[in-house]
Amino acid sequence: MDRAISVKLSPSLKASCHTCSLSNLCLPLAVDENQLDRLEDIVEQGRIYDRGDHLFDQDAPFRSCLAVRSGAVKTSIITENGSEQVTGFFLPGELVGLDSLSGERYACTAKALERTSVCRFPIEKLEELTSAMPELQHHMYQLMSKEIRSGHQLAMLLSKNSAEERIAALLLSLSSRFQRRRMSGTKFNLPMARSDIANFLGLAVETVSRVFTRFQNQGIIRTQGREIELLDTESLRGVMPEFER
Amino acid sequence: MDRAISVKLSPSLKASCHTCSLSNLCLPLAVDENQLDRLEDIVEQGRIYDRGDHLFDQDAPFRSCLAVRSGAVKTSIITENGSEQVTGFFLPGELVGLDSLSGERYACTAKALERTSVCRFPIEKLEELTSAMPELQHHMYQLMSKEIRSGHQLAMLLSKNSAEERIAALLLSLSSRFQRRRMSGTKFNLPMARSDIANFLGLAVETVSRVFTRFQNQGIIRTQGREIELLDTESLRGVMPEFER
DNA sequence: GCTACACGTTGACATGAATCAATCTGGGTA
DNA sequence: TACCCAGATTGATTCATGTCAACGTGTAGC
Repeated sequence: MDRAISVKLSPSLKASCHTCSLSNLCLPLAVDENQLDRLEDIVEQGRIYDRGDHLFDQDAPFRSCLAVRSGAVKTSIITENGSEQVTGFFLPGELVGLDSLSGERYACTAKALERTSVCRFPIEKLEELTSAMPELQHHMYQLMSKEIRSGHQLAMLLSKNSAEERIAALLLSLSSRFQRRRMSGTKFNLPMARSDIANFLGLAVETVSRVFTRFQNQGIIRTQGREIELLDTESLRGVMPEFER
Repeated sequence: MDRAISVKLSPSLKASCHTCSLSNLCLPLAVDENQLDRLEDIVEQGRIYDRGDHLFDQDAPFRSCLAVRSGAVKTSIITENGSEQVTGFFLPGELVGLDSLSGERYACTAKALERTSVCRFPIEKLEELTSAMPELQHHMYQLMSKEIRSGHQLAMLLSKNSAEERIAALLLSLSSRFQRRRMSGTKFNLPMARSDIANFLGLAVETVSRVFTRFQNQGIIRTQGREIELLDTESLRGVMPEFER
């Protein structure tokens, strides 16, 4: 059924944070080596999702936060009138579901953008654990406040910056997040469709497309479909000086 | 029980969450009556700020979260190039500074919009306490995830809604927050300037002004300066069906 | 009571991005 | 291989909102 990934899966259902290559990005980052077992004890590991699969659905009972292990995830909220708002993209090592921590139900829908595997942290157990481990609690606060701030950053982007600036900011954000995982920060595959980018950045698809070709003509980037190469990150940064995550 | 830091505080230095009229909105909400003392023990109470005073400054060492006791606060971030982005308005019972919980320094500047008093929760003590009191930790998670979601809500507003819709949403949000404090939800004073509204909603001041007069001409609201009366909340809701906080 | 200045309103005009419409492209599949 | 269809690109036009400019208005300080 599964191939390479199932090797990590099959031995036992228990996750192995100890050996996970993402442990320096994910929750284990905050946990002492010798306490890592306790985190492993609560993690439910490893379902694989195909592109388009829902990891969880808005308004479904909230059970757990997810850490992306491989692949990519987008979250979005759907309003009554059916319009969608993409609220975030999540890459390996990042935690999905923090916005739902307040209620009984998921505040958004999480969808796999490509073949994706995740670790699940059931919320009651996670809360218990953070109570018992102050460093982990601290880290949760950190992650959440970072999420709040990146929301502010996004709001700023949306309210003050042009289409070009928004897109430059997104590309640079993705770039640095790839780099963090020791992958190329200048050449990578966009995990999301143009329409997702457009939706996330509050633009029309056509505008995204036009900006991409404009950047390409200026020699700042090179794109073919979802492949993208940042040829001149300095110019990109010049377009949009700040964006962090 | 005495706090060395406080200079011009009210007669008793100790806050009295027990008797505070906002206890059902603020942190005490999550705390058992008989455990309330522990929360009171860590609160530093009661400096008064005048309009325009800074409660804390972006990049200053992060010390504490604030609960607004009376008055109103706006938070904003200033970018290198000097442009401001208002990130939130806070009314009595609401907690300011959650976005700074991740770092050494405040992520934004908090400014009193009118004469304002606050309670301060020093962060180390607060973290200790939330470790010891699971319900309080839970409540902190709730507050933070709510903040994340209201950021998403704002992003949606900014990227999908017209000037009229944004303003309607803000007015309704303020209305419901006044109501929560058992004040009129239809007639109140806007604590912030038009320019703050404009900045927050990603609009030009002129646009805000125009929308206000348009609403007024349609008989939906009545304004004079910062006084505002919502004459037809149904129409307002019709303009913008959803916004929560 | 007067002045001054920040704040708010109104109008005329410019423009960036949305919208509408047509066409292209590539990957999946029959 | 040929077809199909979602996704992506490109072009023409429209429109909401920004920008610039002028003018009210209220209030704090003298």
